[in-house]
Amino acid sequence: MSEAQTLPEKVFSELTTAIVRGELLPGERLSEKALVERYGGSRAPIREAIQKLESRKLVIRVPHAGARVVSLSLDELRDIYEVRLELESMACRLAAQRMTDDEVRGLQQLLQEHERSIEADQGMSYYQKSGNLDFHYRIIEGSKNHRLHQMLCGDLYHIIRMYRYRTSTRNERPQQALTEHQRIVEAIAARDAELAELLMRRHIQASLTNLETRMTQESLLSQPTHTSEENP
Amino acid sequence: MSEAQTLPEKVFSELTTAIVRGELLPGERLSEKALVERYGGSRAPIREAIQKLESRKLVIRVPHAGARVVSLSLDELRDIYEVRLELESMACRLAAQRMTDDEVRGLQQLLQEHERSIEADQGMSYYQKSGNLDFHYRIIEGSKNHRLHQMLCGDLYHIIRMYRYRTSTRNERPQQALTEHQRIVEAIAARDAELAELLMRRHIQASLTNLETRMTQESLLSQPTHTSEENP
DNA sequence: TTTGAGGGTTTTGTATACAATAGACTGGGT
DNA sequence: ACCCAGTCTATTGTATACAAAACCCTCAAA
Repeated sequence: MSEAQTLPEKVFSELTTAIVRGELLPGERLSEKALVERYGGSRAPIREAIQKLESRKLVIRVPHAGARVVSLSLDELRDIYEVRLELESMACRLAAQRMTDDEVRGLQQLLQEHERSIEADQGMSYYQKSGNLDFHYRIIEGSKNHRLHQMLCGDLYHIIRMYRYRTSTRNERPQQALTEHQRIVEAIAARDAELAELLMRRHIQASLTNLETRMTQESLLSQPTHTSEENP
Repeated sequence: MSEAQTLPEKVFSELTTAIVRGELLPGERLSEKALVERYGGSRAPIREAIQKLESRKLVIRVPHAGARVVSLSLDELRDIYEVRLELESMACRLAAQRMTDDEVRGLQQLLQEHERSIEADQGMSYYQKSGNLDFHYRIIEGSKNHRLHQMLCGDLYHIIRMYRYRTSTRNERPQQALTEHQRIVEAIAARDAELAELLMRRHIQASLTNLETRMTQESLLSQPTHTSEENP
C-alpha cells in the first residue's frame, strides 16, 4: 500500500488506512487546515491527497463545502457488492485459464498455511485479517488483466474492507470460508474455468449475505444527513 | 458531460473532449504552464484538473516529470474491453430485470428513431456518433446500479471512445449493429435477462473483434516509448 | 418557541512566489 | 566520432498570500 516518494502519496496512504480502520468515521469532515496541522506540509499537497481519496471514492468532495468520509447506504453497498461479485467471479474464471502451474501451486500452499493457522489460533486470524484478502488478491492477479486488478484492488477493496472492519471483529465463518477457498482452488487446478467462476460467485454471495444481516442488525449505516460528531 | 461550477471541472471537461477527439495524441505531454496560458487561471486549478484526468486514467502522471496522455498497448486495450464486456453484459441482465415498462418503451422508441436515421443518411450518423452510445448508456442506467454506472460511464467509456474515434471514421456496420440492438431490446422487453445478457455479450464481442482488426491494420497503437512530437 | 435575515467567521478556491528535481545542453576526454 | 560528466534551464512540487463562498451564530419578529 505504501510507496511514498511525494508528500501527497504519503498523506493519501495514511488517510486511507485511517478510514479503512474506522479511525475516521463515515460522514466525518476532513478539514484541510486540520490535516495540515496533523501531517505537516502546506495545503497544496494535502488538497492533492484529498482529491486522490475522492478519486478512489473514499471521500466525497462538494465544492466550497469540503470533503467528508464517504457514507454509504445499504443500497449503495449492495451495488458495490453486486459489481464485485461479477468482477471477481470473472477474475476467477480467467485465473483458471491463465495462471501458471507455479502460481496454482503457490495458491495451494497458501491455503495449507491458512489451514494450519486456523488450527493454531482457532480462526481468529484468518477470515478477518489479511489471509482472506491474500487469497482473493492472488486470484485477481492470476486473471492477468491489469485493468481488472486496478478496479478491484484500487477502488472496490478499500470500501469493502472499510465496512467489513466494523462487522467482522468477531470470528464468523473461518472454517466455512477456508473450505470454499479450497474448492475454488481445486477447480482452478483442474483448469475448470466455469466451475471456478461459479464457486467464487457463491463464495462472495455468501459473504454478502453475511454482511447484510450484520449491517441491518447493527445498523451501522449512514444516516440521511451525517454520522459524524467531532468535538461536542 | 459538462457541469462546470469551478475552474478545474471546466478545464477537466475541455481536456477530456480534446483527448477523446484526438486533438491531444496518446503520449503527448501536458505542460502545466502551457495549459495555464491556454485555459487561463493559475497552476493550482490546472493541476487539479490534471489530477482528475489521472484518476480517470486518461493521463499518466509521473512525479517530477509531468503528465502525458495515456497511450495504451493492444494488450491493455483488450483488458479494458474484457472488463467492459463483463460489466455491460451484467448491466443488460440487470436492466432486463429492473427497467420500468416506460423505460423499455423509451428504448424501443429510440431504436425506431435510429432506424429512420439510418434510412435517411445511410448510416453515416448512427454507429459512429452518439446514437450507439445513447443506446448503451440507457441500458446501463436501466441496471439501476449506480456504482456500475460510474465505472462504465466514468472510467471506461472515455478511453473506449478515444480509441474508437480513430478507427470508426468510416461507416462500418451500422445496419448490423442496429439489428443487434433490436434483438437486445426484444429480450429486455420480454424480461428475459439471460438472453439479454448473452446478446449484449455477443454484440460487444463483435465490436471488439472489429476494433482489433482495425487497430492491428492501422497500427495506431502506442510505440514502446512515445508517440508524440509537439514542436520540431 | 420557532423561523428568518443579517453579519461575522471559518473554510475552501485561486493566485503568486520559492524550492527541488528532471531533462537538455555544452564541453572535455577517450 | 562517440560517450560521459557537469552545469544550466525549465518544469514540477511546495509554501504562502489573497478572494470568495459557505456555515454559524445572533437577534429580531411572528
